[in-house]
Amino acid sequence: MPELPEVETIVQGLKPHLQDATIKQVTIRTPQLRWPIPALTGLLKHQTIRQITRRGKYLLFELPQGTLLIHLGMSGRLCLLPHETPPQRHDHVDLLLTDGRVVRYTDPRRFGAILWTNACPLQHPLLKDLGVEPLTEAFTEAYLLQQTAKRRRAIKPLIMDSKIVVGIGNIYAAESLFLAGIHPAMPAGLLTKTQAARLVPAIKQILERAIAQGGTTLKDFVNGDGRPGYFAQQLEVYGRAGLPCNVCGEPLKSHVLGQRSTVFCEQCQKMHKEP
DNA sequence: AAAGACACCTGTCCGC
DNA sequence: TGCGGACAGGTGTCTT
Repeated sequence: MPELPEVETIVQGLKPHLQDATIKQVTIRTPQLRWPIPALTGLLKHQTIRQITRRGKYLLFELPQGTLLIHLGMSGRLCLLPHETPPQRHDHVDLLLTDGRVVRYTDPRRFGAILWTNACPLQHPLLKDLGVEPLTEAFTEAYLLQQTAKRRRAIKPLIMDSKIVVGIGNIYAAESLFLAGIHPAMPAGLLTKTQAARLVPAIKQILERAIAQGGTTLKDFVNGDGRPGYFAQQLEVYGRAGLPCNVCGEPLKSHVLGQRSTVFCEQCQKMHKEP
């Protein structure tokens, strides 16, 4: 479910409601996500949530004694419920707050993770080697060109590589490359300065627009307030294989690239020539 | 060093 | 209606 815009939407949705909330009890119904969930009850009980932030697709709940790291994997959700609601299948973890509200983690596929660190969270093994944040000044044309230089890998898997730039998943990689007019299978090392100068702003624009729309609801993504995201209505290529390109009318093609299905327009997205 | 394959797990959809 | 197979928003780890 979540790429950077969805995670950011959740952070923005939860933060105003959870800042300074105190955890009363923790319920772990399923201890095994991607990794075993640590024994959180003793760590979290009576602690107050200081801040909720994001690094890549990781959510960080900063508490006085350490940081709760949450990743939503492919199918994870985090919902704030007004009061105790009977848990359903796949509702794995509840943080019960002192005022009766519940932060509930749901994840059918269990590819997500809930971890704890009492050291600097950014030094955690899962976070320390993450690449730049795409919506900061660190993500520039020069940085992208430096990362693509001499790489034979296709440009799409490269921009989805969290060691290079975080937060771009299969939807937004496809959408960004379409907006920039770049073929997803183009070897990264062939990316020209002109193309990089289009791709970096395209990625920023796509992610910002998606955040403004509250993310993309495909299956049942909802933010912390239970509202869906509306960016799905603006997808140009993702999920549209075989349908006509909204720009030129050509049927959109689909290839598998890096084991991920990749939709693009042969007419509008080129390897070498400018579109 | 870099690139690719694989693994993890459940739900849904499509064709027969 | 049932069943098998393909596919799904991610990413750490293992193999080439």
